[in-house]
Amino acid sequence: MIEVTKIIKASPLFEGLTEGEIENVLNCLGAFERWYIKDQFVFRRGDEVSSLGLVLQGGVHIVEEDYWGNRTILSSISPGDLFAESYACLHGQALRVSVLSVGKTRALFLDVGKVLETCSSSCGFHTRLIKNLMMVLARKNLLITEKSGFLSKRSTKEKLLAYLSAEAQRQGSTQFDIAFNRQELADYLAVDRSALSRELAKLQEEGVLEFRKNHFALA
Amino acid sequence: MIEVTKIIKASPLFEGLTEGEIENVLNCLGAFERWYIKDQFVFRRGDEVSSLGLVLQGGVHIVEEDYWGNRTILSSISPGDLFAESYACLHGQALRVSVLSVGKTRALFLDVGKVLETCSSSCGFHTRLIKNLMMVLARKNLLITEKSGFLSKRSTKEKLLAYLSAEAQRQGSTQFDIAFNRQELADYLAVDRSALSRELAKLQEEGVLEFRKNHFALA
DNA sequence: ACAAGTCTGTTGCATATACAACGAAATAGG
DNA sequence: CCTATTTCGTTGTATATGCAACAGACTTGT
Repeated sequence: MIEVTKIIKASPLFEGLTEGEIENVLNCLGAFERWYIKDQFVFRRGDEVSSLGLVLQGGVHIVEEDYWGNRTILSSISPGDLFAESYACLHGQALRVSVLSVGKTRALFLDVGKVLETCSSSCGFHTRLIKNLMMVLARKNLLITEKSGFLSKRSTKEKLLAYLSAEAQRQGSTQFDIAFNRQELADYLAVDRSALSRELAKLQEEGVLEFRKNHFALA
Repeated sequence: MIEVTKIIKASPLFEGLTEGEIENVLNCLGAFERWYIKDQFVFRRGDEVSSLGLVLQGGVHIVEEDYWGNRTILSSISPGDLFAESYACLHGQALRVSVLSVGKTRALFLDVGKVLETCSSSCGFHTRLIKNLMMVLARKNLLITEKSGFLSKRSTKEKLLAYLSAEAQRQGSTQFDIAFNRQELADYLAVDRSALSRELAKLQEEGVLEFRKNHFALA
């Protein structure tokens, strides 16, 4: 129980709100919890949702199913993370993905319409909640846009350099550590791990950069 | 003049608002216009912005500059489109891109902080404005996420099928038209145009799909 | 300290892809 | 109707990339 409260408090959605205010919001806006067993659908493609989800325990996968039935896991949502928030903001927009529980999962749901429209009681923390939601969407937007920029590069080399360049700029130094291991980086950039390693070796040989494990230095 | 009003009214940000309400909002929230000559910086990388932009006339390019100084045009913003809205929602987040006017350009700026915080006067259309902004962010989010899913496929063939599958699902039929011509589709999927044509021909030969110009049919 | 497991770099190879070049078909403009 | 221009498909070629397999470095657990 206590750890769940921690998770909720730590969520960017409730940043800046006291525990009491959060409880207030949850009651006032009719938030509700649900439990799911392993491999149960939380949402199905085609559903129209009005609530965003917050994973409290367990986890869910966002899965895509194409015309021929091939399933792909788009992302993995852990406790504290939100899901379906974009769809919840778009009234009447049918889900183009499904949400599937990974193990035994507990999730909290919050009606976005109520978040936006209950302005009459307009408590300060309600405004804060709206701002937080907006920031969550904006942040996610920047992250995906950035990634999309990397993926749009034609070659592994270019993808890699774009990523490293952005990381250097983000960390404000030509020397920096990255959060990914090789396989994760390869997955993130949608390339083969060995091809990635090969490019790294080449770039080092060319003197464009130096690296040792997760530490990089751009020349 | 009149056409500018049209553009503002047609913007998703002001959807559902009457012309009078829009004028009200613009005054109340201290919106302001700016003119730019060709190739002038509207925003520079590193800037911290609090206003989103709406192009009224002309156009701007969102450009990225990497560590080595290579410039890439990330997107082209036409009259009626918003720019910098994600950054404006994230207080204190420095721009990682620059915004450059293409020709003589007129833009409208709206302080997002004021949009979110001026809840005291809480007019109905103010709530509507917030909801619209949220929907703009959410919609953009879904679009980029979808594109990112296509780009993450390893081969041209997979990218193409993922795109076509999504298009079929969106249009609710195995037969559909697409909005891109070949070069545009190739750019969107970040592949070579001729390689794209080659894959299309192969897929047609394999009987997976049929196409004629922009009309496609999945088998 | 040892063993088991994981992560990383390397290499060979078959294949996919970018690139360039060209002609046919479609489209636009006069 | 003719011409100029754009769009599209096709092909040859050099190169990049995915894939598989392996060895050494590093980590983890006991």
